Amino acid sequence: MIGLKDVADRAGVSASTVSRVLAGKSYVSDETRERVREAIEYLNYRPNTLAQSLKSGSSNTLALVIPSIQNQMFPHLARGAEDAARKAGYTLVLCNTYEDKELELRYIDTLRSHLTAGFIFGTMLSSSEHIRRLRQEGVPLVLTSRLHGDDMDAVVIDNRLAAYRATRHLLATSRGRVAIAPGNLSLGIYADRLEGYKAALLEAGMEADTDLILLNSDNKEQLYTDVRNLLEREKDIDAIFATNDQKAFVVMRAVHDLGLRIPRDVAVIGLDNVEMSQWIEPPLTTVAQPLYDIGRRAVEKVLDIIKYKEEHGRLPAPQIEVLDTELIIRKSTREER
Amino acid sequence: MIGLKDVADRAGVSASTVSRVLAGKSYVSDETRERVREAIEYLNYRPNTLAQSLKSGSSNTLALVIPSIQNQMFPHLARGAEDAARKAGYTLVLCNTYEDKELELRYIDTLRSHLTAGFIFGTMLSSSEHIRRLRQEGVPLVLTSRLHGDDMDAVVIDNRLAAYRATRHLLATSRGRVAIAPGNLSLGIYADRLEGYKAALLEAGMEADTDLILLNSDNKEQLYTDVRNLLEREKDIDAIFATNDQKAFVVMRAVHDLGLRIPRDVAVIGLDNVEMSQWIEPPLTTVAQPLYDIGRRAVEKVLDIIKYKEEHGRLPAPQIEVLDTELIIRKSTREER
DNA sequence: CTGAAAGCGCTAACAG
DNA sequence: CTGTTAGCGCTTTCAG
Repeated sequence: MIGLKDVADRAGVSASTVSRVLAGKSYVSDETRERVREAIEYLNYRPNTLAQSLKSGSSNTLALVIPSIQNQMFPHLARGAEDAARKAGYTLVLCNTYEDKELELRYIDTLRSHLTAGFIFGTMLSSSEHIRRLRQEGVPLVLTSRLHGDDMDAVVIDNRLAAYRATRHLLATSRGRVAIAPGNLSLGIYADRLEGYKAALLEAGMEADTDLILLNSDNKEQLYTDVRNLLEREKDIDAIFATNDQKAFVVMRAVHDLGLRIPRDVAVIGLDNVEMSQWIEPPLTTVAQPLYDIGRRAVEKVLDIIKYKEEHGRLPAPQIEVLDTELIIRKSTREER
Repeated sequence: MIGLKDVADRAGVSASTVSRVLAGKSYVSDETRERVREAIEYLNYRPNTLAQSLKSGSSNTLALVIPSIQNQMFPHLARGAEDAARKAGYTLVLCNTYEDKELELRYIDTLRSHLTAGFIFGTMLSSSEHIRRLRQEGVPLVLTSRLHGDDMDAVVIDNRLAAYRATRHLLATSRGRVAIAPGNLSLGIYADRLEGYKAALLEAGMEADTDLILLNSDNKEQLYTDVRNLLEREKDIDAIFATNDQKAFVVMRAVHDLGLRIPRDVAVIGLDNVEMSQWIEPPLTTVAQPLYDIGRRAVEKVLDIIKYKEEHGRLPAPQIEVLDTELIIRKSTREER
């Protein structure tokens, strides 16, 4: 590896001087600067950011920790985050945790000791103690998919409201009963979505029927058979709310395989508005999350936090930012009456 | 940050001793070891891997550089890579380049100077000069989606053969002509796939008709209108080969919107076998890539290369590993006669 | 304006 | 078995 010293030798100056022209902050005579520039050019020298970080105690790397790139929610979020990071001269790396706490811890450990400047957590894990501790230790971080109390920074949507909107649309366009595939309730956001569903039902003068709540909807195969069983058992169900688009795809497959038509026999609605939703048949009605913006804002937020910390020596008071959602009506639900 | 020195002080030993118990290689008396352990525990000390890397000139981080997590090909590949990395005690980070050479370069630069132990490139960029240079500079790396000469390690599929298989299946189940949406031909793998298509046609005594080759199929909206135009213009087309599953989804949408039935009026086949393929309606016939294995093998390969380099001081001779593909017949194509 | 020197946190001879 | 010392590549006073 070619280092500062090599450049210094070639330019006939000291290492400090090279460092100075690199930093561009202190004064260096134009002539010296030029000679150093040439040497850098000639040797194709690249500063070792590792050493820089070790010295400065900070870096230009941000980490986006997500459950899995398999979850189609994240491409857009990541894109927003990357764009914002790049704009600020930061590099963003992605880490998949598969909602495994051990893995999440391991990534945090590794990245932290690599002096990652900040973290964005897209994971939904219910236990957040380690994250809270991380924050207490002064590490800049922002949450995007979980929320446990208001003592941490976050950029989120109102999951309850989003689910309420989805359910209300279903209620307004159905005659029969409305079922729900809520997903793993131990993940806070799905519990919130179930709440929103119940609230909409209540408002319409109905009560949530436990039989219509498909737990275990995290496993796709399981969800598939559950939907089939449900629909065969309860003939008066004519709408299903899948608490995320990917579950909706599975639900649609099950409905279809039963010989039922979407939306005529059974309407299906999702939540997220992932890219695929518009390409499947029929195109999926869903409640859109502003995924790109969530990613973008989350990064802007950590960057603000980092800056604040540099100036004040401590993290700023936590703030939660709630972005809005929007019902996107496509063809998997009936027309509003 | 709490460091080696703090632990040493608390345990009443020198920093080297602490380092030694951490490394676990040299001899340390049981009693001292115990005291150090306690101090580490008490202070919740974590070694600074940055400093370790700076000192040792290596790290336990691997980078998987991909075009975009939006490309549904990568979740499985990444999973395979992560599993293999974890098993070996390495941490894997992901980087999205969006097939932008500048971005790719930037990631390489950043990660390299963070002493990333090895790279896996899932990007398909046609220009590989910078990658070649990287290899020449002694950086362990493996390619998975592009191939430019046999002077670099790679784990790939035979794209030509895969496309040949897809086309042959279409030919065996169609009466009319077979079109293709090849994607960006400047990306080598798509050029190969087009070749395979032509080879199958030739074998069947036909010649590739330029009119049936949908260039510009990289932009989804463009592809959508191109398919519609093509189908309206050429009434005798009854099968389309999309050179990857995601394009197939768009093709299916276009076919459907034209009021045509799949596969009765137009059969559609993809290539990759991404997870969604089985959930859409109708389930997509496709040629499967062993994505998980590609990821797994690629990591095992860099790890081998890293080991070889440690022992011999230089990279081993490059080797290309070709994994097999398999035709998965589902419902988007007709039954073989 | 520029060089010398110290040190970020850790490892690895080299003594003892 | 354990401490001392030097140094990885860079930045930053402090002199000059």
